[in-house]
Amino acid sequence: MTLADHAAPAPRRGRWADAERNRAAIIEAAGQVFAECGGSVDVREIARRSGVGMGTLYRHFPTKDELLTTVLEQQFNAWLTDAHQQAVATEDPWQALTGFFEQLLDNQADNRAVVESYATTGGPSEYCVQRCYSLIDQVRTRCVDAGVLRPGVTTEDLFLLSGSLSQAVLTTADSHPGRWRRLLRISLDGLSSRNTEPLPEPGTAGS
Amino acid sequence: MTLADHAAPAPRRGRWADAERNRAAIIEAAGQVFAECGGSVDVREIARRSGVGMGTLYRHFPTKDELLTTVLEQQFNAWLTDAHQQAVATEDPWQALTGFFEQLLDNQADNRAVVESYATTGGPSEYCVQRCYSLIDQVRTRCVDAGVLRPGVTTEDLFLLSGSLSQAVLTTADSHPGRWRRLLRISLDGLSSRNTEPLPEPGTAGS
Amino acid sequence: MTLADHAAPAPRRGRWADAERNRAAIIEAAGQVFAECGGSVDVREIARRSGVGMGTLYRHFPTKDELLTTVLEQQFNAWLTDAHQQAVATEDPWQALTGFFEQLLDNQADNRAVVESYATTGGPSEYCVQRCYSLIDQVRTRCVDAGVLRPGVTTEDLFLLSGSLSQAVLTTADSHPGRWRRLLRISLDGLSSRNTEPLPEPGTAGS
Amino acid sequence: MTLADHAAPAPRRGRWADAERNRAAIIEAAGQVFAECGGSVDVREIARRSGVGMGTLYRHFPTKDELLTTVLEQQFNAWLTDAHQQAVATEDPWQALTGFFEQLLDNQADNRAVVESYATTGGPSEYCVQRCYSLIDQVRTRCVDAGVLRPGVTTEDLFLLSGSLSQAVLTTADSHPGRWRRLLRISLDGLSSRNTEPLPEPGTAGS
DNA sequence: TATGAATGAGGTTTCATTCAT
DNA sequence: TATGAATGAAACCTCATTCAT
Repeated sequence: MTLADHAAPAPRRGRWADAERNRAAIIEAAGQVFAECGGSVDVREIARRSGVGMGTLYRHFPTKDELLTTVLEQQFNAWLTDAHQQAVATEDPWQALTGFFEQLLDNQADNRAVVESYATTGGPSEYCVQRCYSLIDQVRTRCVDAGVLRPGVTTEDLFLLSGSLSQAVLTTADSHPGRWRRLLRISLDGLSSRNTEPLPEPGTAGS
Repeated sequence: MTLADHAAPAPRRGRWADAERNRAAIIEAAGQVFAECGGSVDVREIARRSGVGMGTLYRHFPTKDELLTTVLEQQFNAWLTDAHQQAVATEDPWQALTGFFEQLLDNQADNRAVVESYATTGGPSEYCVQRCYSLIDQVRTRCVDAGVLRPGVTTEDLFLLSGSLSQAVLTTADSHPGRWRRLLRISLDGLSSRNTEPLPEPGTAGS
Repeated sequence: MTLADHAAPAPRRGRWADAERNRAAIIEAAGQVFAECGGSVDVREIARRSGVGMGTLYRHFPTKDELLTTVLEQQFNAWLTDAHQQAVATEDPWQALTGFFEQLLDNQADNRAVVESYATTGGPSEYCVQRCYSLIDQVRTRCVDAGVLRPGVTTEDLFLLSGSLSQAVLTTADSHPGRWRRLLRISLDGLSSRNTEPLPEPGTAGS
Repeated sequence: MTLADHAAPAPRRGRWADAERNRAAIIEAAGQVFAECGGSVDVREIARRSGVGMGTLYRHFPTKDELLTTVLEQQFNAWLTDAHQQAVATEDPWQALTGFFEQLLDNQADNRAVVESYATTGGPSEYCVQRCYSLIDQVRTRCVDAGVLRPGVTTEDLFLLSGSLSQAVLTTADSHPGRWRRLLRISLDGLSSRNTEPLPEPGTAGS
């Protein structure tokens, strides 16, 4: 480790550091911009805000779409981690479920691109969706085991609910922030084991 | 359900009949295209599908945005009318509420542009939103009078719920059509008067 | 004359009258519009102002350019007639020359299209140019005969002068109307027989 | 005379040199094209002739109009500089005045857009007009001091004359190049101090 | 014959992506 | 490696002209 110092490793480490810093800056800026303007913004706006040139941006992300995907994945993952930690730290299973949703949705407030992506792909990416399923399933299982969750409620239901409420969060972000909590409460009440009537079969289109 | 309902009140003299037919064709085609591809499609695709030239299209709608707005308004209005009729025709208030949502959401299935517009403008247009509020309020009042609606539930809550569920409808349109009905059922159960605990104050951000 | 009343001559005369009235209305409106907006206005504006449909307009003038030409010719001819009458009515040859120019230019004030046409074609039309030449020549001849015109001044010179001053008239129409009269005076003074030095040969580019 | 004079002050690092070269090329090409075809040419033609893509063109000039303005300003400035140098280099004040006009007009030959711009805006731009006034005033003052200029002639008169003669230059550019010199001679003779009669008051419309 | 809606080529402008420096 | 100018296909929109009624 003390050898091989004279070649180029120091500048190389410097370059690497720069590269990492740039990549982070791009993701940061892109996160903001996509959130504010949706997925159809001009890439230049992202380059401008991240303080890098177009070339640098395209070195890290060969396509606008790839950038969008990455950013969404990153953000979504972070939110997921937050929400999961919140849930793990909560003893009461129902409180854990509530907290999970609240944490997740609170973070998504005013992020247009996320809802867009929900609409088009069912979520940021397959990996993300899987992880989300997995984490939701943990919380759900705790609730099931505690007998507080309405029978028949699936992980898919809860996942879908989170996407659905994201829309509400976004819609009200500007005019009535926080109003979505009422919807969350309503939905959770509908999810409690107090409701015993079976849900419509998934895959059935009829009434 | 047919779109372009109030199109041709009186196919008058000259080529006016064509004009009305074209306008209807444009709205029809634009509805499809916007639904399939979102609001960022090429206007030419719409012109092509409606079988008119660019000039005709722009004669009727001086701007792409105006076209989008009009189409959304038309569609939303039609859906609203459908849903309202459904509600009016149903005797049981709770069934009316359920039917209203089902009808509304059923129509919105696989229309990307609507959700986009929800996210950006809070709905197709001010007029539409007002009408929607008004119709929802009628159904809500019936439920309140019958004592079947959870106390404190506002028209805004129900409107927000419809937008929120639209997202779910759209998300699952391709892979799991109809699954959103489970969410609807859950939400409605949370809205029933069986739930008596107060909802979070609107305008309050805390838990 | 009292016979042949029942056939179709009356409506036919009516159609003819309509046609003539329309043609006149179009020319009238086109005159205004071209004057105000230049030769690149939308033809619809002309149709709108003349109160006829596009079809009628194109029945009378198969081409926008033909309409422009006709209008310009008509106007220019009227101005020319005015100016000529003014000249004829004036006894003193030099006064006639002065008056001719003043009358001609006064009429051209704020008519953009005319100057444009000067720039592109050297005048409204060949016929008009010829007539203009002819009328100018009459005035010129009177001045020559009276010995008040600088020797060597040609009809072409005077024609060119009128076009040149048109530009000045137009330029100053809004901000300094009438200022062009100073230029006219200067030019006319340079045209008086007091100046005896020969003018540069036409067709020679050198100094 | 070369256009695009103050283009490349310091061909700096990177592709900036290209940028400057392109900017110059665009202005050069646009100058030609506007001159030949007037202000209504297709921008693509300019892009083609300057050898750059549309994007490059619009990077430098966000609007066609901005390009037109810039080009006109550049050209007019260059012509003005030429004419001024010509005047400064001439000892005899009257010769200086004569030379100034000749130089200015000679350059404007066959540039349609310039005359168009005269007609619509009273000149290329406010700055240009001011500079033109200033330079003309210098020449005028010399003539006044030498007592060779007709009393009462203002800078505005001379400016207006230059615009007026531009029209003549353009009109005759194709068919009778150089014939405008006769008009210039006539006007200048009318401007000489040999003519002592007062000019019509500016702002007065009467005879 | 008069009408004005329809046409579609062509104009201006934007933006994802590439590439010389 | 970072830069940002260059690219050009494609987007939006206009308008001279045609044509069914």
